[in-house]
Amino acid sequence: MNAVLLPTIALLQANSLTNVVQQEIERAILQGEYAPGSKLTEATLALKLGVSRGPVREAFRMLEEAGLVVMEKNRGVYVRDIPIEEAVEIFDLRAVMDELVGRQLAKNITAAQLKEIKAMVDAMEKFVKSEDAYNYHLLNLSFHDRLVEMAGNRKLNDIYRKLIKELSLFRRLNLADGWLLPVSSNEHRQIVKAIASGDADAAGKAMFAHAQESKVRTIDNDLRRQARLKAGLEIPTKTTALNVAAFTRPKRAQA
Amino acid sequence: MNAVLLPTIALLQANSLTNVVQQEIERAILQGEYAPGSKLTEATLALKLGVSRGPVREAFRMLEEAGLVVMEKNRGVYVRDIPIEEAVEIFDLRAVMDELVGRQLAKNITAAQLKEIKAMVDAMEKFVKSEDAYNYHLLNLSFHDRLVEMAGNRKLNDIYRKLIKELSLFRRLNLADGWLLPVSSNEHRQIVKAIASGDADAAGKAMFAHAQESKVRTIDNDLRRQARLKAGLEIPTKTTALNVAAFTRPKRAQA
DNA sequence: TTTTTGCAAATTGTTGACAATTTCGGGTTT
DNA sequence: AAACCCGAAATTGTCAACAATTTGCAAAAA
Repeated sequence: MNAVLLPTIALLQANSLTNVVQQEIERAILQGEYAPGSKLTEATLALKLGVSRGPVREAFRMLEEAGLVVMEKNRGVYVRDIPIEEAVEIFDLRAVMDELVGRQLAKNITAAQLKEIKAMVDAMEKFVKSEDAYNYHLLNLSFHDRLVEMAGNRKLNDIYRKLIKELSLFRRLNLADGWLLPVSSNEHRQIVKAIASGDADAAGKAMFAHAQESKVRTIDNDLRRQARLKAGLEIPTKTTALNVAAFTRPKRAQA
Repeated sequence: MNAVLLPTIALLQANSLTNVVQQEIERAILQGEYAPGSKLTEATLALKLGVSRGPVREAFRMLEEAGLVVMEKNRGVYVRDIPIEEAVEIFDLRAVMDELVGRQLAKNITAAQLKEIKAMVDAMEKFVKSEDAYNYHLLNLSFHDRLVEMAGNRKLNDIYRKLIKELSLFRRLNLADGWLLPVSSNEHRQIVKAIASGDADAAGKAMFAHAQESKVRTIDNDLRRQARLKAGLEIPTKTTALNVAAFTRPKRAQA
């Protein structure tokens, strides 16, 4: 028997073409290969993935329901662009979900799990010291994902992940706020400490506060960014290449 | 111009066949026309709705992502059956979302909105007195839906509604616990009072507690129901019609 | 110049056909 | 009887073709 073929067969038996296509498009969107606002053309994608348009359309429907794209009838499918208002809403939602996570973990976490998240915090601290904002960001995502997973509420986990995915479409999310990493890292220490102490209220509050801090930082970043953008746009009197692109863009976007 | 045709045209322009089909199937599922666990056959539905299988399949994908059906490759689509464990998870999630709703409303509710929800509580109280559990249930759903809507967080609203829809697939949800209606109604009064007072903490806690109470009541009902079921099944020695049905049922169900 | 009009091309919406898989029944064997 | 096998029927997965709509662009009109 072929040692490579067997898992391949199992994979094809479990995954329909639609599922494979859905995962591939989702991956591409989340990795930024298709920017928010950009158009996804059925035929092009079908050709690229070597399938017909049917599975692509079904995948689009799933992605639409997941909030990653918008389908405009007879006009096409666009990668969703999350406005700052929606990002804020997601942060508020996440805050109460994180609070629940903290409470649950304070009550139920095992020694092994505690050790695991402590190690993650340690590793993040190292990234702070080496000023490696990118890897800090990645590990930070894993850290929170793992916490939610450990809380043991699958529905919570599912929704949390969906929210994170949508949030990643909020472009203005600034990873380069390097000077705030120590603050964030400190909050992580407090979270772990509260969880370890078994104090549900404290752990919940620490998680909630941390999420709120992220929100505030994001809003700050966005305000600064918008100010910068506005200042930059007031200088040129003639239409610049960038502005032309803005006008040539499809008229109706974002539902 | 035709006064009837215009809205019809607008309707057809906005709704693709897939959307219409999706809404219709969802309606049928939520109203219990297709029970949890029952199979939805593409061709049958397509014929019934007068469309081809394509739109039906796309609608299935949306419903799958929404958690109302499960698609098993090469086997078909089944209305999802929510187990008690998942129902509990949803209740826990709902509790923290409701807490957020309470806090937001205590801070931001308008006089008109307050008047509106007071009227709803009054109306529910009347249903308690007339022991009309069914209409109480319906109004109770509207009441909570309205509260979430008033909180002004669209994302929260969307997810909340999805959770409610999934919860309605938890069959064992017993509406006939008539003797507990006064308790529930009382909690509503307290919620409104806390919101009116502008005390965010109190309103949040009242909402949270109310959700937790619903959870406990649901678990109690389920335990009683399962006990009754077990007691009933131990009497017959021969295979009953009900049991035969259970064995004839498709082997793999529920993901 | 600016706006409008009217095709042609591109893209999406829907359908029916064919391939692949599962289900169901009768008949056979144990 | 119970378990097993095997072919027909039903059902799902995928595709390609056709219809409907939008978009792009050049020519005509204001």
